[in-house]
Amino acid sequence: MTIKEIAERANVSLGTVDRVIHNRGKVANVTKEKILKILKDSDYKPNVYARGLVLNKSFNIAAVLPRFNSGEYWEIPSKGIEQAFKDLNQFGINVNFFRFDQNDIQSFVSAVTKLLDSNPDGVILAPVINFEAINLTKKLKKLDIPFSIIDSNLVGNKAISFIGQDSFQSGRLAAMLLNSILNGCYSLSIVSIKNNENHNDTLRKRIEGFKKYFSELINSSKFHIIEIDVDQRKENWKQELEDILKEKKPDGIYVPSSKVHYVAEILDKNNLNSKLVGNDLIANNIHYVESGIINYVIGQRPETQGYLALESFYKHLVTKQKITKEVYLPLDIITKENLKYYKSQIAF
Amino acid sequence: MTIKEIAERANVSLGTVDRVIHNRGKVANVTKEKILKILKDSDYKPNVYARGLVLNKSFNIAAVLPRFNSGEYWEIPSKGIEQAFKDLNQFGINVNFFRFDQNDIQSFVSAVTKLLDSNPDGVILAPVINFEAINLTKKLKKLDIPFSIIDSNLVGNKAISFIGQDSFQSGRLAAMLLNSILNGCYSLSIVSIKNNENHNDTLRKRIEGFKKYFSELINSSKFHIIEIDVDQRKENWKQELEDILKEKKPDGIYVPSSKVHYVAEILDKNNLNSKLVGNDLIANNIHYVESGIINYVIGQRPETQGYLALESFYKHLVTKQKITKEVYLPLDIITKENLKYYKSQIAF
DNA sequence: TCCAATAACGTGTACGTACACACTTATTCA
DNA sequence: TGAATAAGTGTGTACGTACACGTTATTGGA
Repeated sequence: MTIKEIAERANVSLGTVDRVIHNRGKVANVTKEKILKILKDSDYKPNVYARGLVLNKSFNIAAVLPRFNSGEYWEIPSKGIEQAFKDLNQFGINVNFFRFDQNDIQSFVSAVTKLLDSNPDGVILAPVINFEAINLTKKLKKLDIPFSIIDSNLVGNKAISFIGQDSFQSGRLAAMLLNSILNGCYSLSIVSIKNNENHNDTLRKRIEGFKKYFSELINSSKFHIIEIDVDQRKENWKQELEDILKEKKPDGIYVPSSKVHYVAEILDKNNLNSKLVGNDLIANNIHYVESGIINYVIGQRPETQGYLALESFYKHLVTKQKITKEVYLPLDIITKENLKYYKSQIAF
Repeated sequence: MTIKEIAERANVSLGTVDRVIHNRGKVANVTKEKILKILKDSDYKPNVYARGLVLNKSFNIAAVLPRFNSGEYWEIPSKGIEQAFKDLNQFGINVNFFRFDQNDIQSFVSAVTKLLDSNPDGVILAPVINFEAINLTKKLKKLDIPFSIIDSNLVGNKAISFIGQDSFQSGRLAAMLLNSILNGCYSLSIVSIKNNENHNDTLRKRIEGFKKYFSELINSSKFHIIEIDVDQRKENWKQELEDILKEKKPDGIYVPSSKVHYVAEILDKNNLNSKLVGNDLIANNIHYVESGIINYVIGQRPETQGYLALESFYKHLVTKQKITKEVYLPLDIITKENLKYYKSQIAF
């Protein structure tokens, strides 16, 4: 059913139908009602091709993500965005990346300046620097530029969509998995490897969830959890961590980040057999999952997160569909026996 | 860069460029080379909208899937196909379902007859009735109708794509998970609940994988695995199963299908505390995962399988992209603590 | 030498939509 | 009463592509 056919049925011209569809006024009420009825009855849906052809707009989406070295976590959401770009650029979606250093507020600020200068039609934001990210969302709101948030959420944001994970639950899940393989051993460590003073939001929530789980167990009093904080800016942080682990020999270790491979390396080297659970299937972790030194890795489909973030702009700007406001991706449990088919997945 | 611009650069008409692009001949070699060079240099890509508009084809895809009652496994791949249909019908993709009874070869044959009468442009096939499915693929091959296979693969098929899971590995994974929570208990049962005499392909491979895992363990000799086969066509199959489980009281139970909830029901009712692992997050299983009676469920994203199957025809017929020949979806481990975000997922 | 056949190339139209513009008729106000 | 304005409606063009068809130039055969 085309506009032309609608027009014929209603005995009016294309233009009149067009005005009704786009609510451009200048149509007699009787005619309007008649056309609306036909539109409804015939279940008219605009032809996407014709529509796309005549509109022929293209949209520039800016993505503000942390800079990364090859193999690091943030490479994966980037890949997802690029995959979505490949799929969607034929429909007029473009992407520009604005990278910043996770541990340098100033670099974020300057990325934001460049971003705003580029006058984008939409922004994908990873709010790892919480306070400045909130500032950016306020500016975008004023400029009426829609934005989408990935990874971790900002409270009270006005984003068109959030795509990420439930970090608290991720911690709980890690605790459950560790507990399931402890076999009645009770000394646990949480190892946080960081590049600055503070726990970021994600880290904090994961640790909270982890502790909460154990505090709720019937035999919770038996568990002894110590937190080990490591600062990567120190010259000899690796050695220090190694010394601590060799001394404490915890039965179970939780690393609430993708940096779990550093701990795996130490366990491997020193033949320590602590059970080990961490996050994210980055390249450096894969090997240790395969060999079983990392018992479980919890993934949150970072590639899919990136993909969906860009796709949400396609839906919002191009097809004008309603989009899901909040998408929490599943927390995937990855272990030796199901690793293979996670490795090869791109964004679904 | 449009055809028009290409034509201007080459000092020829649109028609000539068109003939070169579509290799329709009737172009002087010199001209052809010149245009090809410009095409390459300018990285010309046809405008999808204009292309779609003028072609304006629509394709009917037939989906041959088992009939199901609400809440049963095959409802989920169906949902995935329907979701994809919603997304893709605007691009000219239509779907017709042809259902059959899993346990009635004749119903499959008659579904196939109807299917062939409908003269589809593509077929999605769930080969649960192996032999007849192979027959169908041969017919389709002769008729030059492309087909895509979901769920479990057929050897030597000529499908444009297979989208499914690795059933053997699924069994291994189940074994690993069960072993991880057994705490030094060694009596195991595999419970197969069926509607006909034979194990189907999926069931058989899962059981194989399960046994293989335990046979490879260092302390494999300690494990005692018995297989319990239940025929749902018997009046009192539930009671019989209950009696067996009450008598044997296995430490761990593996149900290599979505029917694990029947076993969960029995364990719950009789306060048996066997560890329990099964497949698929169907509605009936969710409750028992939540309550912890089912310890782990292994999922293989059936909704995504359906979605991708239809999408593969969109890519193949409409956009003419190359499609991935074999997609093995990840084996998701689902348990109480990560259940929530799997429940709400639709196809990604 | 002329005509037919063929190679090479150009033109026109359709696809369905959006939007600018033109046109007709009715209404208002000086 | 005439002109200006507004309301309602129709027309034309553009978007980029595919494809049918028309046109011109060139060749070979009688």
